[in-house]
Amino acid sequence: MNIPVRTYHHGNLAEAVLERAAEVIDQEGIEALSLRGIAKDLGVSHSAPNRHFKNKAALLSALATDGWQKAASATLQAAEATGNDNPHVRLNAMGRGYLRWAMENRALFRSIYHPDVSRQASEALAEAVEKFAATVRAEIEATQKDGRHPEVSLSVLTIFTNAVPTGAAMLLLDPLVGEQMASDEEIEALIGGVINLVVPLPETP
Amino acid sequence: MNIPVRTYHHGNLAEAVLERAAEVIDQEGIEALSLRGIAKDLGVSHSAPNRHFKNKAALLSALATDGWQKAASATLQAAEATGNDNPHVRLNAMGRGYLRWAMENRALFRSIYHPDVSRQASEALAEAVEKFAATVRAEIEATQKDGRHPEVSLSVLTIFTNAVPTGAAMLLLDPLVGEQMASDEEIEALIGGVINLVVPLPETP
DNA sequence: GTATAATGTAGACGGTGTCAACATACGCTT
DNA sequence: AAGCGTATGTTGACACCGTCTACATTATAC
Repeated sequence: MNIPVRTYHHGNLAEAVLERAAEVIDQEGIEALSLRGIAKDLGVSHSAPNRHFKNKAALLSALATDGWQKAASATLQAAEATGNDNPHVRLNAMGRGYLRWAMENRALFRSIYHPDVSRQASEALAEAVEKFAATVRAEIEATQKDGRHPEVSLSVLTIFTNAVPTGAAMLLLDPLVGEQMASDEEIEALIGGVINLVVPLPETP
Repeated sequence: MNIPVRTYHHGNLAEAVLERAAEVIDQEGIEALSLRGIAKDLGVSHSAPNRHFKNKAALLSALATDGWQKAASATLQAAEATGNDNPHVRLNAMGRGYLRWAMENRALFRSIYHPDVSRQASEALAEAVEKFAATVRAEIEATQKDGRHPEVSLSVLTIFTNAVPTGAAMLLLDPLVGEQMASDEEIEALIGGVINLVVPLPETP
């Protein structure tokens, strides 16, 4: 058995830092995030994290990149899971999947929309955002071709469609603004109801 | 003439701090906000702001309270400006008004949804949020009674309706996610198009 | 006018981000 | 297998920050 209790090299510090950062954000908020604190929690010296993240903004940026990738993956997977190729059905599932993901990964959701992250805008981050956006955009276009709101421009439809899950996640995650959290079933019903208003499901005969 | 170049007492430090804080957030982001920095900018000693804001969180909270009040005012005013008492017309105007306000007051919009603000939740803040929420809620209820989406629960309709301007503001203000900013007219058209999808205007015969 | 509160100042403390200099371990070439 | 360059981690230092305490100045109430 290999028990690496203490070695000079941590072995996987970069990932450990990201993971711990997400925990801290979830539990104590993004303001409480500190490189030194993470280092202490992981039992490494105070500036060890700097070897992997040039500065704090880079850490946030990496977290956001990770978040966008996982959001894209969760969203796409939700579409595939329908086993359906009707764009309305797929986009509806994507909305639910994204919103569900946001609620289950608060720290990552927060970091992808943290105002100081966009300022940093690394190459990898921009790529992750674009990949997510392209996936959703394609499906939105397909629904419009399938008869959804043909009277508006695609950019209006895109903003509208993206705004709903994003805004709903903001509201639901904000303890001040959001309704008091109910049971999982009620939340799921709420999500379903809201998404159905943006992307109505076709009649199933 | 009264030229108060330098007096021991600033005279209106609390407001000056709030104002400068909003500027800093707009220009350098919320992470760059520092009480000492503001003090320096205003030419007072480093801990003068602490007389008016117990700590940094309290400053953020005050900023958010201010933001909610102004948002409520802008939203309500947009409804009144229609000179109409049809709830659809009023709610539609409120959505536009709120969204326009958010885009013209980025710092305040950021602060009202800053994740660490909700954590602080002062009395005044909670009251400001509730006042805003009540105003919007009343109008949403009225639209539902007027025939808007009678098939869904009020809470679903409320989340949906609030999510759109909130999410749209997030997307439009995020340089990474949002479309490239166009002319004012195009933005106004975008806003109008999006809001019309949430709160359709009644046919005007 | 004077007591008292409100407001501003000066100094100190621990915490934080970040840099530079140094230490250790890994991996590749030979 | 040896050695060396490099990735990774450590230590120390510096400036900045939030916040507390003690003190100074001004405004306000009586």
